Amino acid sequence: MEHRTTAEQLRDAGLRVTAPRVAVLRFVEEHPHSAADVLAGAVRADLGAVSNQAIYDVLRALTAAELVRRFEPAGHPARYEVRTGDNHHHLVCRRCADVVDVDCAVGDTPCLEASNAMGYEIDEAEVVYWGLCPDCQAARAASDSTNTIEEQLT
Amino acid sequence: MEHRTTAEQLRDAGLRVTAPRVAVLRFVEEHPHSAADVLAGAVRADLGAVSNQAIYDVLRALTAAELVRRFEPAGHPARYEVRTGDNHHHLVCRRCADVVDVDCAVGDTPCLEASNAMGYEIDEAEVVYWGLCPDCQAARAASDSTNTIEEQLT
DNA sequence: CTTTTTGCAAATGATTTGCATTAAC
DNA sequence: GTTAATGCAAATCATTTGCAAAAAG
Repeated sequence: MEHRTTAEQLRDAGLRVTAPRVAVLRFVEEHPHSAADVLAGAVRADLGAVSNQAIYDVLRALTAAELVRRFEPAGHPARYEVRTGDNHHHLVCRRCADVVDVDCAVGDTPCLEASNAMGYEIDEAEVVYWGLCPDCQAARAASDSTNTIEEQLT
Repeated sequence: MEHRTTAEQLRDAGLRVTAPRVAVLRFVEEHPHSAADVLAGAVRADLGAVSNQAIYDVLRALTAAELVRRFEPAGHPARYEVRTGDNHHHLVCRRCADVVDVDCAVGDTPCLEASNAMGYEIDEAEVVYWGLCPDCQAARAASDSTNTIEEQLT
């Protein structure tokens, strides 16, 4: 029983099986790091009219049931991915906000323990690497070399 | 020349010295992890009427000048702290959103290198530990033990 | 048929924008 | 005297809320 159907996953989590929920969960599985508006578009393409509020509702239910994980890169709308056991981290492009997964830099016990917990009871460590994706590096290089003085005055 | 005055810091960063800027920068130095509304209140207590927009403007200028660092815990308003060279990380309370600094778990080169950069050019690693602060652990324990059935029905 | 989900509309809340006024250099 | 900073009002944008209608168990 490796592969459960989407409907089974929902039922096992104690959630009712509805078309929007199935569609959202499937799409998140296939397209990790999707934002709510992208999901809304994709679900509508599949099912016809579905309200934004339904999407937000579904995402909240799936997140609460720990079927998906919500990830909110500062300054950008929230992204969603299926919850995996591993604690992978995220690489976010400053220019295009594209997100990719990375494994943690250090050995087996990644950044899960804060050196000094200050009396806090820690349940999650979240690591975000900020940078430029390959495409945006190329775009920057291109604009650097083609920029004329007038263009730079903007 | 260890301690520059606040006005000098601003001037050295190429910023004009204005009362709101001085007041914001001073307050952030003394109260790290302050949010914009708290800063607005504090600055008004010092200077009288200052608009929210002025506060946001000041914070944007200070952030752009790298005098302060903006930090946005998912689901909460942005916090500000003076930019220090060290790469310390943050511990955020899930209940009260209180933030404290922590040093990184691992040795000298903390989580600064992603194991697999995926072609990204990384300029910053941000680590957030989520948990419960001591006060909120106590509050939870208290409510656990005092809750009657009726209270739990809410 | 009972409870949960969805739709719809309106609200929220942090932050940004445009333009006139004021203050710093 | 320029240029940059502030005040003010209105806009934005992702997300949430409250209540009626529809669908899942």
